[in-house]
Amino acid sequence: MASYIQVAEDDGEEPIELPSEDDGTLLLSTLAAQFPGTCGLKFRNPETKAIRGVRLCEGRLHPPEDGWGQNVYYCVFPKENKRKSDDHLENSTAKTKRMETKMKCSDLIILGLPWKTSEQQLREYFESFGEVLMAQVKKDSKTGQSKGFGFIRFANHESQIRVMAQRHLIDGRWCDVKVPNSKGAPQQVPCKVFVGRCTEDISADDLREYFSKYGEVTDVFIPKPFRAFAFVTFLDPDIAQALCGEDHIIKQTSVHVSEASPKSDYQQRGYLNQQQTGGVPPRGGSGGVGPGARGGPMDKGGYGGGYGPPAGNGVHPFHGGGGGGGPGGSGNNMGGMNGGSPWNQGNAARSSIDMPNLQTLGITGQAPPGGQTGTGSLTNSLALAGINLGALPMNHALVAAALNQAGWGGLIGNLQNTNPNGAEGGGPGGGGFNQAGAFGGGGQGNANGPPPQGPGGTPSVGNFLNWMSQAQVVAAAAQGSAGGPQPPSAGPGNDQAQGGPPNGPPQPGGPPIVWKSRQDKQQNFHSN
DNA sequence: GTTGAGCGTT
Repeated sequence: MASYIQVAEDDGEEPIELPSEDDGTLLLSTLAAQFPGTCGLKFRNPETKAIRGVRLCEGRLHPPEDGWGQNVYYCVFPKENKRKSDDHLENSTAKTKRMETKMKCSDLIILGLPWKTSEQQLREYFESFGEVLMAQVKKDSKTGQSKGFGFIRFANHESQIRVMAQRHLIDGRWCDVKVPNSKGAPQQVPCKVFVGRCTEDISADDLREYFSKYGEVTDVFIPKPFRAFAFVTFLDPDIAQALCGEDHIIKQTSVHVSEASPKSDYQQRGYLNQQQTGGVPPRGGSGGVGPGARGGPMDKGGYGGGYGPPAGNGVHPFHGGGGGGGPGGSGNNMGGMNGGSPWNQGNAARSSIDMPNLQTLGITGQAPPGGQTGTGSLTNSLALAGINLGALPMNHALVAAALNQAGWGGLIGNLQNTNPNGAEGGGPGGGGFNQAGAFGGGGQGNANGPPPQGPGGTPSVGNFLNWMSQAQVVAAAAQGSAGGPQPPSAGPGNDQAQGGPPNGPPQPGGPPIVWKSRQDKQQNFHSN
């Protein structure tokens, strides 16, 4: 029951009707087949008269809440460094960084080609993503038989990034596209940024619209209830990185963009010495927090079900084993799977990785001004507990992560004699902070029990930790929709974060299939 | 004529 969506290249152009998939989404490849170079869709919202962007996630364009309707959608094309001139607060080093964004194309290897696919077919397939400079299918010199892989080179970097960010159904087989000899991790740099100092009137759409001018935004997440921050995920990690450290004005509010991962922290600690090039990014072991590890709703967490090689064994400092958590965690120990999965761009179960610097939340290690009493600030609460954040030689986010993961929440809760229930958990399952590297292991504290409320209505530390944890949990839950190439099958835990219908097998029709192996997968897609 | 992890005759 594919419906058709009206898409025009631009205002005034005649629309073309494009078929949607069974799940209601429109494949970017379908769109790009008619409008080469397109990177997204937008439409005019009849109610607000504003232009709205269409959600793009893993190569699928998702309909607006009330369906595609009769709207005419317009193509969005990559902006070639076209910048609007409203960035007064731009920081020049960041700008320089962005200018340095590497735009070089390299040859890409395509693995898993059907034996029958010709160079011409290969070229035609990839031309929908942009100009193809070279397409080769490697063949046996004697028989002329394809070896099942080939190479391709694009003229522009946007195309290359987009192509590497997803898998490709070519002639009935799912193929991987990678940089040759790159061990297969398509992305080495986080695509997600933390946006602090948000106000409540800044919507996800606002963020998406605003940041789309820098590059394709694949996901926006605003924790609910309101937490004064958001996460924005870009298709291009370079864009994300380049924006970090900048202030931006959105709806007359100055927001601050910073890294969603404390990568720089462990870099500075010299943990990255042996980082391989092109390898699996040294992400923390996605330990305690998040639906995967908590056994939470898998339909929110992306790849909680685990796909790809397990990496977290607790030995490698960057693959800190998934802790699974203590009493609060009840994890299924899938953290390591997520952490090491090649599909983990969305980072279904990242925990402290996403911790913002507390400063961006307006929480500093210094005493609050004005001599207010009973404000319930973190600082006050910690001071009550005899802990001074500012005195610790650490990044505040790390402190919070440590508190959270090492079970200090319980400790502080006890020190404060506040409700211990809300702070329990975490401890026994943790240990990753020290042992497995900066962010491995660790359980989700505060998972059980009512939110601890300090005496006299003063929010307690436990409450704060709970607050932070919840933010992380919901954040982690939402990250499943971000980026990340999608395995072709829709096993358990593979659904989209926005709560849409489960992705069936990528080809229409057929019952869900439990894949036993890659071979089985591919055989199921053989068209003949 | 078969195959399905890998890495490019020139």
